[in-house]
Amino acid sequence: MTVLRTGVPFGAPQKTQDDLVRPAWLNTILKGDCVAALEKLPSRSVDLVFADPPYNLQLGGDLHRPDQSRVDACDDAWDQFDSFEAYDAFTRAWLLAVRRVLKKDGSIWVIGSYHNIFRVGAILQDLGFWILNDVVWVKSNPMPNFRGKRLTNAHETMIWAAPSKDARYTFNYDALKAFNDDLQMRSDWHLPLCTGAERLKDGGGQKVHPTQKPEALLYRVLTASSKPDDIVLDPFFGTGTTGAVARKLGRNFVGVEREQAYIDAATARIAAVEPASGACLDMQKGKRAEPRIPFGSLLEAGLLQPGATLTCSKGRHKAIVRADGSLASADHTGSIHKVGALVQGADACNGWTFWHIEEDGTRAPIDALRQIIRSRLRP
Amino acid sequence: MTVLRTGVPFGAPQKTQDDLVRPAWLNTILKGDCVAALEKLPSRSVDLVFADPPYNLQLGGDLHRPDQSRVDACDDAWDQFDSFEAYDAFTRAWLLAVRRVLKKDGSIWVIGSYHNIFRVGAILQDLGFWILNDVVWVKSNPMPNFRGKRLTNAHETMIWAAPSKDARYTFNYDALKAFNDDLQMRSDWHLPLCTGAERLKDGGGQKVHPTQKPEALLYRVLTASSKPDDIVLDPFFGTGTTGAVARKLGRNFVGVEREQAYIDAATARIAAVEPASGACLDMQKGKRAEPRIPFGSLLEAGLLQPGATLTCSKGRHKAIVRADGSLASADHTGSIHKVGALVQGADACNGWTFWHIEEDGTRAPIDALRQIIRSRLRP
DNA sequence: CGACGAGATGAATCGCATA
DNA sequence: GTATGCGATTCATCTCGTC
Repeated sequence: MTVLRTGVPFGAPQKTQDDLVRPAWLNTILKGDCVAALEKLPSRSVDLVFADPPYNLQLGGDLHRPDQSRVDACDDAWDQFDSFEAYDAFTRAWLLAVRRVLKKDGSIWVIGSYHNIFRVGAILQDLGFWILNDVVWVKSNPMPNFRGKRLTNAHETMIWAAPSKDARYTFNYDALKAFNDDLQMRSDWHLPLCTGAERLKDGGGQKVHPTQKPEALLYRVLTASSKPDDIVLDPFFGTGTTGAVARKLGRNFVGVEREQAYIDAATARIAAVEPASGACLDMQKGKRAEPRIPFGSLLEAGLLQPGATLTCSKGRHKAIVRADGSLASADHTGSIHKVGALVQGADACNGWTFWHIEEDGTRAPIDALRQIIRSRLRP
Repeated sequence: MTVLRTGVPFGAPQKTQDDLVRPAWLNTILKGDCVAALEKLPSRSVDLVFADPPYNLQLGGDLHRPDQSRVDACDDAWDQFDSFEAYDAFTRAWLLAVRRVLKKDGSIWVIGSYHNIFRVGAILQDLGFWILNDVVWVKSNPMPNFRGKRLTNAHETMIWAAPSKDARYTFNYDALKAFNDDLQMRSDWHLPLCTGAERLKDGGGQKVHPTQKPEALLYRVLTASSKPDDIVLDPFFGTGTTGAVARKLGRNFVGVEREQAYIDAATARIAAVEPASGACLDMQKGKRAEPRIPFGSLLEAGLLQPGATLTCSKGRHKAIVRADGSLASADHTGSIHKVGALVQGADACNGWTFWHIEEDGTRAPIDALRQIIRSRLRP
């Protein structure tokens, strides 16, 4: 079943003492049907799933029922309904297999077109997955509609979902914002198709796989929702775009694929990837990652004196710092956050940015004093 | 039931001898639940359907912006359902009612978000509708994600479907191509939200309807898939965007709406529409702006490698490119703009022109790499 | 009258660590 | 498990008031 059985053929991203307990399937491609192959993995063992399932509903090519019987291609509406049912059963089966091996705080991406994505999305919801976003890959160079009977089909849809509503999924908000020139990353991603040198060709110059996804797409998916050293599962591995990008970005992968020709192409492709390593894999962190500083530390450090007056940025609201690290305004006492909220009549308040101290005639937020403490904590 | 009972209150687009047999419901708003109201219409009597059903948002508590103002969410009773099963039953019922009144060569558009659109799409397929395209409305000015927990939800999805696989639906290929500067119209439509003067407000300046759609969206829908004098049904009429655009474009409409306040607003709105005449059906075009390129795209595209060194034009300042699209200098991390500003001690910086990469012994600004991406993203 | 800045707002499934 | 309290978080666009 395991194609690359021994050792860690593509190399673990960060070699540590964990290597001794790294499972044999890590950074390998499992050959076979994905439901059967995934039984080899322990439950809750992967951090992220990217799935590009078959969706040739109308073409009847690869579509099998769960019992492996072929679904006949069909033209009339009744048979079409029958084939939708088979597709739904197939989808339910692989999603259940995937959910078993997905960690409870992991997440899953599924890509599809209007042929299949509505069924996939509804089944995800029926199985209790919690949709986080749908993301549209807007193609800059789609195939035109030759017959002029419809709009040019210029996008595909990805669904990003957590295994449950209360999952604490990975989302690298600050990294994506830096990636996107300091603007929040949106749900529309404009990327070209996979063409040119990136597109795998066989000896005769024919493309190896009909729907090879661009590495840029996976680059963004993995940057958004995984961390270095995470394990990324792709149950429809194809020619291994997920594995190649995972290796490049210092993530581990595990793939499942039925066709030996794709496995061979993917294996060679991934072996050729130059992995990034070291500090350039560090991700941009936001304030949430900074250590917590109690407000009282400013008093302990002598950066504020008991009895000092704090004001809001406009000087409208005032409060006195008390020796125990609480604030007292005319009408309220409590933490910097609580008093800040109360004097404004608001539900909540970030006292660090609300309260200011006057120095040299200018007002500075007390957050600046917190930064001084934090810089002293750094080595 | 019929709000505007007598005559043809908003005027038939093209007066002909057919007037004598025009049904009473033409260009009126039927009050009531859409399944019940549609029983008043004969089967196979409308050419096009545009439906904006409840999305079944499942909102938690209140959401506040960073400035503590409360988001005015869509929490109306008509958007609440007990379960996915209840929503599915509702969807199946109105789609069946709509299909009865839709001509066999007509077509239907349904708009939704990830909360409901997958269920709608799957049910459309289950009922034998034939999906022609899914179209994404990419919003130029969506509401941001205030908590930084997901991607900005910047689009909605429309499904365009025929009542059967062999329907000979209307598609005005040439009109759309001309509209789109002689390029085939694509499945991604970039349009702003309905705001400003177009947004209907009540006496107190409050929005009349929480989810009023922009007329530009309906312009494209009706132009793409209907002909002058066609009858356009909107079973969730709201404040009548479909009716207003239908009248403007010389189409007939029929709406169904439960709430009297919406009916009143729509009636006044449509009466004020100046119907277009003859060939001057000039339509609003989407602005074709130069696409904004995230810095991270250079990494995705392989034009920069993680770990690469950037310098300023004189080589004085240096920074390392990290895999997530952020920069790291000796003392700072962040976006190209932020780190550029910090290393100079400046307030702001255009990272695209500040940072350079050395190739073949000469320094070139990374803006040159952006130009390469731009050229790939142009059609 | 125009420039400028403050304020408002849009279909939103929008915490987390510590006790 | 649950309760408590810190404190993080926004983009494009339009309106309106002031200078």
